[in-house]
Amino acid sequence: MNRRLTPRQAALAIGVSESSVKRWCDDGAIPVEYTVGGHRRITLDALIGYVRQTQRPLLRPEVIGLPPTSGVTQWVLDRAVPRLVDLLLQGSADGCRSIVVDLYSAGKSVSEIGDQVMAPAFKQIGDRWACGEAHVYQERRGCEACLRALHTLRDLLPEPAADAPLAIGGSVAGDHYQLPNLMVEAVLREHGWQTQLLGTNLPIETLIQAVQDRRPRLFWFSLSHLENPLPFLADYRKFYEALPEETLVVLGGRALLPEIREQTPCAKHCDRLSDLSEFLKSL
Amino acid sequence: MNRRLTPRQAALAIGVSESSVKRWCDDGAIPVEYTVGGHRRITLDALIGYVRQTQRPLLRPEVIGLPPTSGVTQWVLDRAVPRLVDLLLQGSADGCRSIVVDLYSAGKSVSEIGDQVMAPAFKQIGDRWACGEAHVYQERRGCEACLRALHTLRDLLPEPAADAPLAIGGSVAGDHYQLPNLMVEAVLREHGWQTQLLGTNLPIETLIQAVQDRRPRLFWFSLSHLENPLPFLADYRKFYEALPEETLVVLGGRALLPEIREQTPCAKHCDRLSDLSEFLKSL
DNA sequence: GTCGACTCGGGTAATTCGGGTC
DNA sequence: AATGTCCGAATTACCCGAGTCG
Repeated sequence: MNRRLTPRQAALAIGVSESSVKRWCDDGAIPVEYTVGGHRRITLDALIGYVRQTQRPLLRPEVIGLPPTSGVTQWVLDRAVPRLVDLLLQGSADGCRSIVVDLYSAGKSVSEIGDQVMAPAFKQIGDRWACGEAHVYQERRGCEACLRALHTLRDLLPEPAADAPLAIGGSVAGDHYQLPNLMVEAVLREHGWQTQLLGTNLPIETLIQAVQDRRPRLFWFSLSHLENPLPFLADYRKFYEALPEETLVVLGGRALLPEIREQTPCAKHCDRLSDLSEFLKSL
Repeated sequence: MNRRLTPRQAALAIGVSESSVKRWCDDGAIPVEYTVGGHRRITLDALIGYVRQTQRPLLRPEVIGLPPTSGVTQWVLDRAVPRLVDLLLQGSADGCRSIVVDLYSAGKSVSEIGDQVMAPAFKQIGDRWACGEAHVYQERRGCEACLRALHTLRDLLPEPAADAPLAIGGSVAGDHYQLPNLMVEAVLREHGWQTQLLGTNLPIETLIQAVQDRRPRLFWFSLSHLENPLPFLADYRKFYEALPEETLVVLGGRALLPEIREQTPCAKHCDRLSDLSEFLKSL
């Protein structure tokens, strides 16, 4: 995808003159490509990267096909949470997406957005549900809104290099949670990896098949809900034995309890996205 | 094997206008041959060489894998299904998205894309799986790719008017299929409706709650998989009785068998997206 | 030979270029 | 030092009736 913007579009979006954008391109501050005739073309992710680096506000995101700003200019992660909770309970998918795009273009990392904004928001919604203050459908509708936001976020991340290592992963049988998988995928892409999301509720046999077919550098398991730990542990052992040498495995998710952790040898157990992020940096 | 591309095909592949490609051919920037009638034909080698020389990224590499005999639009329409099957089996989420975007910008409606391209593609993948020619993970990974394509497609649809009628819906308990839900949502938005996707695997009580809270003009049930018809029918009766007067209900999906259909009074039973589309037009 | 889809070429409107100046 | 504005020249995108392709 990765749309190509003219200097004028880029300038409009960040609220500066066209000349400034051209100068920044010429100075190398914004990565730029050229047409045969010598016209500059800026990829969306290059512009977002510049905005993040320079802490410049995206004044008019709509001119480059992004949702309008959420109205708050100074974002603090903590303050985003109650606002997100509100929007999710109201079912405002657009509002949710705006917050995510705002946070990312303001320089927050994907793992920060996941760990410090989305996860706490769903925790709060869960608490409200426990007190009878929120309905199930509100939580689910909120998940759908966040899924959409994460799809948009993914498009803002730089394209992985053609020779970047490949990561694949998903959730095992009985686990239908998509949100954590999309978050993991986004974190990996943020670190420059190529990714393929296999999906949720996958039988272990097909995961073994996938890992042997693709021989990825990394495989992730997102564990949000485990009906029965025992069959999973047996499955995991089978998987682990069938693993190609070059493949590292990471495990994470709410369902990764201490007793599971002890019996699942792997390269890294992650409690939060930031653990994954640190692990990726350490490679 | 050295295919000859039309200017239009080349333009699509590298993401510029057809005029530019023709100009560059005329300027000698791209080596070109001519048909007896004077039409330009660009060899694959020439295009690749040009791409290398100018450092220009190939926006849609999959476009140049096509036969020389027809134009892109025609080709996209005719050959979309086998091409999509290939891309999905390979796990090319970007390729899948390109096809969907091409189809939509070639004038195909959302329901046509769903009914005539995506559904047959998954049918074929299912058939291949039945013969042992495809793995489960390939089908699931393909679903994820299509989900992403549908999110992008949704962004291409015009924003609904502020006073547009509201539609909400989702899947009932035991049904985890997201793809049909996203398709239904896209069809509704194509017809100018506001939508809220509630999600999958939803208990009937929360659907009743949702429909009473929001009082939408329309409520959709996407039925892809029903573990037990009987509890569903009982649930549906409860739902139907609790319905606000102004709310129409539509039902659709693979699991909508004749015996289910008979016992589910509603405004419309849909076998395909086009049925939903027609129904929306008739309102 | 018919026909629909595509391409031709040329013209025009809109953008972008680079450089100089404020 | 950095930004915004202005300029003529060049580039690109879009449009159209006529002709070609499959």
